[in-house]
Amino acid sequence: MLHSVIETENLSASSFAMASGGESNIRTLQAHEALFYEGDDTANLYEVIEGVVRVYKIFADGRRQVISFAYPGDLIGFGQAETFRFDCDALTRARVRVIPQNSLLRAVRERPELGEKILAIAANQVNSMQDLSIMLCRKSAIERLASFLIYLVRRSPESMASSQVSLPMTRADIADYLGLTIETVSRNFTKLRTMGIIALVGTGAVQVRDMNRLRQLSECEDSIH
Amino acid sequence: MLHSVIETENLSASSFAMASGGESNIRTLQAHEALFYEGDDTANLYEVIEGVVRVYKIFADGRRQVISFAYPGDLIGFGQAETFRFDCDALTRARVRVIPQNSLLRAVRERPELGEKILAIAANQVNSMQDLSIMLCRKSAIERLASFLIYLVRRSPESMASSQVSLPMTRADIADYLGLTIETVSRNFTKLRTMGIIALVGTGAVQVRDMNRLRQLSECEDSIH
DNA sequence: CGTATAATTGAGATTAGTCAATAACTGTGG
DNA sequence: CCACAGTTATTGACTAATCTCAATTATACG
Repeated sequence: MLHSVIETENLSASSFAMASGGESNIRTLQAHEALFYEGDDTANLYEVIEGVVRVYKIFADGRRQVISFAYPGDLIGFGQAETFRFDCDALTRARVRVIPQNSLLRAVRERPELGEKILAIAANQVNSMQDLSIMLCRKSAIERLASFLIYLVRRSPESMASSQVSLPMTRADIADYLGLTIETVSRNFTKLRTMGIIALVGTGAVQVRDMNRLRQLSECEDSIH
Repeated sequence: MLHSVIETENLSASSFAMASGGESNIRTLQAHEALFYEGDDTANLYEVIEGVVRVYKIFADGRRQVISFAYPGDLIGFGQAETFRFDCDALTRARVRVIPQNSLLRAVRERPELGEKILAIAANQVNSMQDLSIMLCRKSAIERLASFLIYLVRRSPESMASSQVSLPMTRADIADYLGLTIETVSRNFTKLRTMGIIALVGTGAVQVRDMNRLRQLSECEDSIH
């Protein structure tokens, strides 16, 4: 849920890389280094191996929308047309697998059963986006922030045990992802802290002290059909 | 833009139906008749042939999210897992083509070049969803309503000429689609009317009197990269 | 025609945004 | 290792937008 890159998790996106005959290679990015810009040819797509990568779009009026934070296992650039529709750079030092588009197409051609995998990946991506828009549509600021934190915990392996999550992105990044302002993000971090649900560890990390209440806040539960 | 079903337009979704050996058949729905419910098996997907179909989801707390209004050419249920994640019913009398999932999978298997088409459809869908969430994130009530009306004009063939669009959905449907309340929708219809941009024709139709200004309102222009 | 439903309008409450000031971090050079 | 400068985050006071609740009007349908 809650983001627009593909969480490959059980889908094993890199099987495409495998299928394509090992043509893909690895690229290392320094923090803040760009991976691609809007308008660049979609010759490659990328799978994050390590680190956190930011995908965003800047509009003519200066508004910015952060589309996703891509964690290891996430695929970036899937389903783009001729050129990318957004910018992409690294938040931390990162390593990404570069997967040539044409090798992917060839892979599908040669191994039709991959078509189903593509269907599954597409499905996954579409579901993520639906969840994201439902969140943006229906949730209050604090509910959005709670959802975001839960998503981060789920994506950060190191945090599963310690209940501490690092925030490699700035408040502005979070705000532009959740459709809020930095002030509102900050105020609601404070509110969560005051409620005893989280503790702020410096400015770049959060410790979850009451996962249940955090989950309650985030939940926009499914219907009871 | 602006919605989450697939606009097949140039993608010719029904080529899947063709590819599957003409196994798909047509179903007719009366207004308000359900097509499927959340939790139903995703044995089939559907292509709208005629009429308007509503896709929505109801949450435990009573909040409702209208996910899309599907017009002729739109595909419903693409990219769902085992069971549907939402409800679906007809707003008007409608005809839909029933496309068995397994025939689609078989089609992909037999004609790998359809894999690319699926990629294109998925890309299209993902792009639509991204635009939708940007809209929900960044646009004001009147901008959302303007975008919605432009979308309706574009989708309703009969309206292209007359500049009059019918609204087969209620204000509540529009509100739950745009992430607003019915009062806000109503107030902003009035505002658009007062500004001379539209005229309300009864309660179920709108005449666009100044397309340029409507477009200006809706625009959340792309960046200048 | 009359009743039920849907839409509009109004007044007040709530939420998030804006602008401004302060505080906390980060990284650099002394 | 510390001080400083630049950036980022927090907090406060105020404003603007949307929501809520309530009343009224319009529409649809038996």
